[in-house]
Amino acid sequence: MPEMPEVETIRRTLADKVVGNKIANVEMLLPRLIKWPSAHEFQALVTNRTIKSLERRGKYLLFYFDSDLVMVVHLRMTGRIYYSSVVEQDDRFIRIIFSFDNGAALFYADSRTLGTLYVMPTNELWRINGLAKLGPEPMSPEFTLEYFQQILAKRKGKIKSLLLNQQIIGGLGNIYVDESLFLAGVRPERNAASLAAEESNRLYQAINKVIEQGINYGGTTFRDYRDGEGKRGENQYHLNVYGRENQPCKTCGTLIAKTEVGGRGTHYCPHCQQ
DNA sequence: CTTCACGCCTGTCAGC
DNA sequence: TGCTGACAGGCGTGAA
Repeated sequence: MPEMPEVETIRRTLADKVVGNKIANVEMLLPRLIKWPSAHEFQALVTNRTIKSLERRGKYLLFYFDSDLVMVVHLRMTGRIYYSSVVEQDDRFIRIIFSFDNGAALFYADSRTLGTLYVMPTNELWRINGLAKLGPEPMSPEFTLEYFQQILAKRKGKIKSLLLNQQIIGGLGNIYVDESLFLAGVRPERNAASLAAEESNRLYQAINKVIEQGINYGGTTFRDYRDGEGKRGENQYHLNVYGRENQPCKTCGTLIAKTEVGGRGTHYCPHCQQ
């Protein structure tokens, strides 16, 4: 579900609400979402912890607690996490409830139940493979044009699949990849190494641009995504190709096409993208 | 090491 | 109205 702009929006809207709060009780309605340690140990470790800060890496949310503990949450496809001062929620997908000692609560909800949660000492984050091997994020100092072009030159696979690889770039997902390729004028099924320098340069700029725009609009809400206060994003009103199958391209009027690339639904303009 | 197909889960929606 | 199949913001695994 959420990509980097959505997770960053959740972080920003949630941080002020939860930092400083103490978790008095954890209600585990679906214990199998806990991937480390056991659900029982998770509950014991999290109970009575105070949230010191809320950080993000790629699509991971990191709740730093006292006692040098950190809780990591990955929302996968349909996970949501939100704060409310109202304990009773009209939400049949709530799976875990973190109740604070001030009467408010943090709700983890997830219809497809693919999300994952962990808690561990801060020096054991290496246990989460996907987090430990995460590549540089868009808009970060580590994500340079030189890095991007060197990676592309070495790769045989399709450019879309490369962009979705979190070990290469941390944070892109299906929506923002399709949007980036549109802005760059590059077909998703092109081989990464086939991109000319001008094309990879445009793609690099496009990635940073779509991610920044996604954050500025508070994320993209197609179905499940909500921010840390349960509100929808606005970026769905500003997309060029994703979800616009058979609608005219905003640049040239050609109908947007939908195909499958690397097992993912893929949207592009047959005229603007070559 | 890279690349790719598939499984994980469940809800929703289009088509019959 | 009711059923069936396709599809969905992601990623880990195992095979080639």
